[in-house]
Amino acid sequence: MTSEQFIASKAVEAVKALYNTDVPASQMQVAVTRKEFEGDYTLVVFPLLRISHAAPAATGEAIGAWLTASCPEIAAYNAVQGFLNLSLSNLYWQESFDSIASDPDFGVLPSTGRRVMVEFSSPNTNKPLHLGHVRNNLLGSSVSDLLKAAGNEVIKTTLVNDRGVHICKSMYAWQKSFDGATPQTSGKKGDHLVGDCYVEFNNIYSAEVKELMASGLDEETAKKEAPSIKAAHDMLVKWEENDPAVRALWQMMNEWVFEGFEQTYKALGISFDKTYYEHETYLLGKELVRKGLDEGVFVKDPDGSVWCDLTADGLDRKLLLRSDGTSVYMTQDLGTAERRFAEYKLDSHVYVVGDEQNYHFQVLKLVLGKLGFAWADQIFHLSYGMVELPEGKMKSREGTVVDADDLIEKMYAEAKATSEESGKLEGLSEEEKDRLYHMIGLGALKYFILKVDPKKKMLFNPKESIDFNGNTGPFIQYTHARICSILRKAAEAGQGACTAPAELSAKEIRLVKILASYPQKVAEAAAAFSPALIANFAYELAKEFNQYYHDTPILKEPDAAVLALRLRLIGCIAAVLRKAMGILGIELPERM
RNA sequence: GGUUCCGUAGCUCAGCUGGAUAGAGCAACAGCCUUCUAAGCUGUGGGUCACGCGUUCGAAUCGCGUCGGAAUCACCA
Repeated sequence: MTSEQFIASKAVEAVKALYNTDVPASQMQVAVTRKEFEGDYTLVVFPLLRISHAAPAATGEAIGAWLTASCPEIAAYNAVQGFLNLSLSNLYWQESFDSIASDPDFGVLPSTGRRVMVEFSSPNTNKPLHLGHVRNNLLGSSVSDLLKAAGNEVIKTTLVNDRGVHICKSMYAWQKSFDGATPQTSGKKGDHLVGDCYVEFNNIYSAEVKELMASGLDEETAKKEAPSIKAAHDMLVKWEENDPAVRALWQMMNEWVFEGFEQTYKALGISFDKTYYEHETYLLGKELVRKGLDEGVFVKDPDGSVWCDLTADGLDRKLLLRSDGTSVYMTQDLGTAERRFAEYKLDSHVYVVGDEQNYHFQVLKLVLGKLGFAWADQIFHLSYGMVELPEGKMKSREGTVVDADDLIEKMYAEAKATSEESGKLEGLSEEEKDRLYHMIGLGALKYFILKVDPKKKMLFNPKESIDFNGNTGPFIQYTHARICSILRKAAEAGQGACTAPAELSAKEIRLVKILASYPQKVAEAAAAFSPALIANFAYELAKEFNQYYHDTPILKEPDAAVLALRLRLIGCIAAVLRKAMGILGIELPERM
């Protein structure tokens, strides 16, 4: 039970005793008291006036008096207008702190018994990952950990788009102008090499289109008749016919990309429990469409195409099978959803996909519902906003794409420079330093991206590097390193063994209050699929600690019992910071 | 045009299941390192919460409308 819930339950008792009326605890409004008022929590009494039939202040006064008289945990009260400010007893906070400190699983919520699949990343194999993918990956990975902390069993998955015209384009360009280059011979990461092929294809293609237009063709025809695009389409047909040469080339180039992606994932600390490949799943869903036709929820047009009419739901008609019987994106998604729910006995499925596909997922849910799947409303589209540059969207054609590998490298270099400047790392081996720079650089990047509400679009300015001061990952990492430093020194000096009781100060109670709110924060963040709430929590805790640190000496405290209490408290803060930041995929160093 | 989302300090963002005088960081300015790590702490300035109307004891938060921005509405994925 949280402190808010505790107060609410006591308020219910007070109202029952004073006014002989039952009010559900859920209707009690309890909030953390604003810092300019005395008290820990505030009960808003306005909603109770119709029960008390008295003025706001008088009602607050009456409830406050009852609570302090009847509950030993509630030590004092003051009523300001309709706000009843309550102070919990020192003993209450002491016990609260003890239970946090003694629970190694603090912040891990009891099991919900639910199994959730989270799909994220899902890249195309024709270009390297960029900043937009980084947001997707970090969100997906973090939400997975968040749902785990909230008591769910989580299966992380990704669907690699390894087939289609786009890959054929890269294949064609490679054959034509890359002279047999491989990642080994070119010294390029595989995904970058294939990305170069894709760019090269577009160069070839647009040159051809230009030429054809110069010879008198209109643009539309030129775009269709360009030899390179015809060759790419040809390759796709051959791929579908299982042509050995095309398949071999396709496999080789995909392998290059996978190896490249693997490196980037590793650098980001991303992993999956199950990887799907589109070449294995793109035919799924046709059976479902047939079933829908039989049941009359879909319709077939005279030309043979199959549609789902969603006009009654305020949407359009949606194509499910082309007139030639081939499937579209939606068909595949219907099929993979059905298969996953069946194979893994899922209770729900989260898709981490950009908000440009809101419509797609709206349709997916509706269609699955029409097909009669009870789990259709257990599908959640975690829709996140695009990452934009000051000039607007990233455009590969204009070369404004922020490459993931470059960015990671840059953050590492930045962390290294800052660390070397501060010169606090004496005694660490080169290997340890290297690990630390990576930890800090990545911490800055991950926090920068995860602290903003997923559904909002976010701005990234490549000219201003990601900050290491203020509300940042390194700030929290630094706070942790500070605490560790104190704990190290205490251990060396043999301090902190005293087990005599000691009282928490007002500032320490503030810290305990924040610590105690953590499980509730995890629950809220999981319900909202928002790691940003966890980031805000960690920042608030770190900031509060730093203030405490500045005006409260710990190792110099003469009273051994108080000193021991303080060490326990800061150890607890460090542990909770590790848990919270762990959900964001950010490691905290012991030194920096 | 339909649908959905967004608009809070110069900039980047919190706060949004209605509660007290709207908060942080960055940037600017002024302080604090012989004392547990200054990637820190303290202070100053900075706001018509896009605008209007409504709902009510109370609105940045809810509803309607207007303005501005984004996404989407393919026999693409």
